[in-house]
Amino acid sequence: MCGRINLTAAPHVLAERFYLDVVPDLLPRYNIAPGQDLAAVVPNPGSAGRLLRAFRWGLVPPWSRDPAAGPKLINARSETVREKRAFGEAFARRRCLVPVNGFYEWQKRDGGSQPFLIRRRDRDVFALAGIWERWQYPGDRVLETCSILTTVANGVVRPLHHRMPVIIPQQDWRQWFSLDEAQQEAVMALLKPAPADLLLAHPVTRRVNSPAFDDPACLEPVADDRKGQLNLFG
DNA sequence: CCAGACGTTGTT
DNA sequence: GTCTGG
DNA sequence: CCAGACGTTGTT
DNA sequence: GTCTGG
Repeated sequence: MCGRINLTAAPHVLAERFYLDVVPDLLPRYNIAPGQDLAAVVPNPGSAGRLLRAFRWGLVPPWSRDPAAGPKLINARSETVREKRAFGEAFARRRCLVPVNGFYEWQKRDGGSQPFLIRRRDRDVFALAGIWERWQYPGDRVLETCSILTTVANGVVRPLHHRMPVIIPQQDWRQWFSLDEAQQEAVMALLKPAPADLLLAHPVTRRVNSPAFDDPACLEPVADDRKGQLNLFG
């Protein structure tokens, strides 16, 4: 699955890579947890470019009575997202890309969960497939939330976990944003595991387990007490 | 028809 | 809001 | 996802 | 054990 991400790319890099109409004002984040705001790229209806927006991670369907209640919909299975009532409308009309420099997966071990950072071999920023929703408070205020799509793990993630986030390569971003009914088959075809040779995984400090810990040490490889049982270093 | 759910993950 | 179950 | 709380009353 | 908060 995908329950923790980071985004460290400089604002001007994000603006250039994602064709943003405005250079965002963003601080690097090393440990973004569900319930917090993440940055998401959406088409800008007013131009050919795109916008970066803040969505709370954990989708709240528009018919939910209380956005604080209920399970946290932080992921949506790509295999079924189209047919689920909580996700169908968002998938049909409100897709986004979640820019990340990496995501974390946990391996269950005796004595606790060991976190691993998974990122591109070249450490460049990349994009996860997301959907978002809008929940109207009794007054004027609106809560905007999102969920990250998952698929089966590829060879890099499989030793850690059997699910991973869907990654949309840059050449497919336009297709991902296409809401045209005739394009839906092509959109569904994007929901597959990334090629294993795109990514590398390494263990990181268990301090990452706490969402309160959000600094560059989150990214640093640490010695693995079970190194040799895993072949994650390519 | 109305009532009630609406989700993923991991584990059993 | 929309679908499923009764 | 993991970490941390998990409760009421009355008083300051 | 289960829920909430981050």
